[in-house]
Amino acid sequence: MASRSGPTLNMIASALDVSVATVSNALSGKGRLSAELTKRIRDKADELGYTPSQAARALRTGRSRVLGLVLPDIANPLFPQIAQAIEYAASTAGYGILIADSRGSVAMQTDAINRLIERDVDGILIVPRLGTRIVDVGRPLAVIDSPSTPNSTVSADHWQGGQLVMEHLVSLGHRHIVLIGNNPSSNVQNDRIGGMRSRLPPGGRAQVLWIEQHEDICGKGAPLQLVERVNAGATAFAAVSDLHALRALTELQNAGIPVPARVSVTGFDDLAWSAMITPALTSVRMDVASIARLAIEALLQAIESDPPGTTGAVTAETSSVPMTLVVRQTTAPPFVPINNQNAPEGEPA
Amino acid sequence: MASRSGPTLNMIASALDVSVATVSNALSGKGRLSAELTKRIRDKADELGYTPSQAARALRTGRSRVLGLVLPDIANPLFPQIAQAIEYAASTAGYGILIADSRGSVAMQTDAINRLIERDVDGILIVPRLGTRIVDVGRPLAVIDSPSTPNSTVSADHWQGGQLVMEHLVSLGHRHIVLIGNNPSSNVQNDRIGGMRSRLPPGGRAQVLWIEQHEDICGKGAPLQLVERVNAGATAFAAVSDLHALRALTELQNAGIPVPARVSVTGFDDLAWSAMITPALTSVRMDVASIARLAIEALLQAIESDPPGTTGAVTAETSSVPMTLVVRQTTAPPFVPINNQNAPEGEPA
DNA sequence: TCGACAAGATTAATCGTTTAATCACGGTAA
DNA sequence: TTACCGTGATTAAACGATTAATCTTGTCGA
Repeated sequence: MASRSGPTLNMIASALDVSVATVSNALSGKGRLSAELTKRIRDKADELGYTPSQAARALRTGRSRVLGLVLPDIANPLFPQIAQAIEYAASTAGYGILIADSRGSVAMQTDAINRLIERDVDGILIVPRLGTRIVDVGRPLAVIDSPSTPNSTVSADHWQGGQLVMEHLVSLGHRHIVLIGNNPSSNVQNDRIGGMRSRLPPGGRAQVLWIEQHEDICGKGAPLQLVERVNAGATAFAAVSDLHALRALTELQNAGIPVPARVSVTGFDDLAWSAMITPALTSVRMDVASIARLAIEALLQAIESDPPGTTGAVTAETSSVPMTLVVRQTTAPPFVPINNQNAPEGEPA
Repeated sequence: MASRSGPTLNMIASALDVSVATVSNALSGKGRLSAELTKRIRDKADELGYTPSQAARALRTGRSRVLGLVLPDIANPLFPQIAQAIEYAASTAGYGILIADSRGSVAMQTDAINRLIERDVDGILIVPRLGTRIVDVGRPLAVIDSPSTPNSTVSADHWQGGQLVMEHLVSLGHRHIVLIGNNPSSNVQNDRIGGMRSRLPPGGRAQVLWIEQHEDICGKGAPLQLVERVNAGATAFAAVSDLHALRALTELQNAGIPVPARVSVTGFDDLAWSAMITPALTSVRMDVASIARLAIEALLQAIESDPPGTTGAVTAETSSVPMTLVVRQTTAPPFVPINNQNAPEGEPA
């Protein structure tokens, strides 16, 4: 029933004895109005603390000024950063962010999108789940994943980030490096690993350890057997995420292998705790704020360009944002034993 | 201009040659309708893929069926879990969740709330920032913090969680424990520490290490000097968050102190990576799903009980949800040297 | 046979904004 | 004097759903 949030255009109009249309025009700056009356109306609106009814506006204009944000799954520790950056960029542009969680399942991702559509969002931002093909949602859509994802709108330049890591390790003198990934079907992870590989100098060795494969064999949460890698000559572990870097770091520390004195470790994403651990983790940070801004800009452009039937993924001009290396304490030159030849490959008798 | 999201009541009505009111009644189950016609209308609606316009409904009924979620700041690693649980509980009840980030500042928390109100949310869920006094927002409000926060609606029973930790450590044989907190003005942290202390047996020792105070003196990110605590006889470190537990764990490991062989470490919140590190972290988990459900229930009750002017914080019957201890690998009986008296207090010459 | 009543459907008002179309009016040119 | 024009404001029609009030029929009892 009664649920007036506050003053309406009508109230302002009758208080000033003008018509609602006039008030509407005065506040929106459209139509032809005398400066004097415009000012009187604006003052009155401020005085009464007028805020337009989004519902009425949405009904009339057909735009809700709300965007939907679909996140892959909550396990993603980047969620907070992304959500925050997007909310900020959106609210600056006068848009709200409605969240929808896909609970990690691809089927639910579709449900999540439908829920958003039923709520009349003007557009959707999505960080897709591994290997998902995005369906046409009948609304402008911005995809944040990796540059090699088809239809990606904007993302960090994961490949270049990988190069940064490898260049850093190589310049320290590392030549035998283990790359730690989780799932080879992730575009992001593949880009990062590809970037790292691309900067491996001739004669360098880089093997990939895919955690999910390892766990399929050895069981969930099983040790990664990094010590054996160290014994085989690896001097650095470069993970595609701080999460995995942390797993590696603690496993090494627990085995009594000093980091970075004996081996180096690097991560990706510069998560909240990365600087807090001992030793502080060397990582690669993505410019979430820029990414969010670009994604929102591209989306809003698609939305605000007249034909409201616009559908499908949109594209930003700058579609990939450089990452930056954050060097901290887990990286150092490789350990060199007194005897230069430290069991590099074959077992010394 | 033109922006029909899809079929409207009107279209269904004219397709079936009945009035819109009839269609509305048929779909909502109100009014007096023949079963036959109701079915025909429902079928037609399904056939056309009708979804009601939220904007129109909101305008007419005065309820947007959207709730606002205000989170303290993004650094909170619990954000994902909370957001997910809340979104799930809300969407089950037919509500959407609009997020607002306060970027860690108290002033912005107010801004965030205002943005939500301007978007006509029906109610607000808030996880308040340290020591914030919640202003009256003119809308039903559910506060999720700690039971000792005034006006709290529902939360985990942090005190009881603390008791769980201490009981566990004590049963293992620990008597000299360092409690690690961040900021003494946090209700949550105080509850957890209070709970731990309350289960300390006679003769036991528990000192609190407040990280923020420590950093004010020694600088941000400075080592916590835990080794000295160990030398002074401490056999366990109980942190109020997995974040701090991780910090302690890596610092100890880095110093060559084996966990749990030499000292035990516990955390709180059971964050995503807690089970993945080596050794896996013993922690206390809160039942986020129940908390979210209770908070939403309380909020919806306030919203749906007729007087839409209802304002201020609401209260759930069950206002505190028990936590559960997750014992993993960082806790074990205290280290006992051959000589039973291991430099407990005084220095042996 | 008439009135009352219930069931089943319709009418019309309303929510608050936007916006195209219209109107009133004073000034200017013919 | 009259036609015309521009300025500044108003009118009124949407947008789509909800809902109280009303209308139409058919049935049943008196």
